[in-house]
Amino acid sequence: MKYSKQREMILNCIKESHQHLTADAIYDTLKKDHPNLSLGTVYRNLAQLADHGMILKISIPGQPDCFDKNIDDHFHFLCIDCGNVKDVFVDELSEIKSHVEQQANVDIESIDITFKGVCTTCKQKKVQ
Amino acid sequence: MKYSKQREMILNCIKESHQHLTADAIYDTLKKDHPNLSLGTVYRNLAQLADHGMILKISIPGQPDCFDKNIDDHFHFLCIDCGNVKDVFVDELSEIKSHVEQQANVDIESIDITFKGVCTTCKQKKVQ
DNA sequence: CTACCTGCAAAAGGTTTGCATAGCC
DNA sequence: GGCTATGCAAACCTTTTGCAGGTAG
Repeated sequence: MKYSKQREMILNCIKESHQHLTADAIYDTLKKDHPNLSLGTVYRNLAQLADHGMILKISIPGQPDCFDKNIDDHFHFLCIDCGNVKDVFVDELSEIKSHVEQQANVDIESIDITFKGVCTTCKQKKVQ
Repeated sequence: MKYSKQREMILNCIKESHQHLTADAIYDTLKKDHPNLSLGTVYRNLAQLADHGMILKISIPGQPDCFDKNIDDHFHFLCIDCGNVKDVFVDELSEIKSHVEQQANVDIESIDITFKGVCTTCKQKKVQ
């Protein structure tokens, strides 16, 4: 991967954020200081960074893809009320993986899990 | 839900198939005998049928949504070589659910899991 | 009769791509 | 110098929507 200023900017943007950013959010953020940046470039670089394992691409049904600086095995919880996304960890992961591999006779390379429901904050609002 | 011929056709199409069908596949199939059918109608009815729990909407990242007659809790394995999708079952589901609910202090209403890897057939091809 | 449904076509939204130019090594 | 990356805009693909007319109950 040849160096490019744009890719560096994009990677930094993700690393500095405490959220999961969409391509569009990254574009909007960087566009302020770099008006020539193009959305196509953002997409191309995000794909490359994800391919090289430097960031994680997160696909949640019904939402635009977003990107995560945390590349460890983890999954996401989407609140169906407020739309917030929270990281979650699944202890049983290796068991699940080997069970499914045996059951279906396949080799698993990756697992995506999306939980949907009501988050802490929205739970409290409903009680009130 | 008011009866409609189109909705009946669409539901039958899914029930008679042994695959996961996309809106477009259903449209193409039915279009042969019903040239006036419109793709918008297919989408509207699929959404309704899924809302009423009569079919299951399956979202696999990078693929168009497809629909499943099997509405039981089950998940999907996508072969990254041939693109085939296989149903899989996860025994540890209730454990995972309660662990994550405690860990993140949320109420989980649904879980989507997509496994990606290499299927039986493609595994064999690689050995040869 | 009225509410819901349809077909058609246009629009929306996110993402990819072709092309000519610019930049890294 | 050559190969890769960029900006721009157009294209793409899936899905949704507005509208005027049709159909079930």
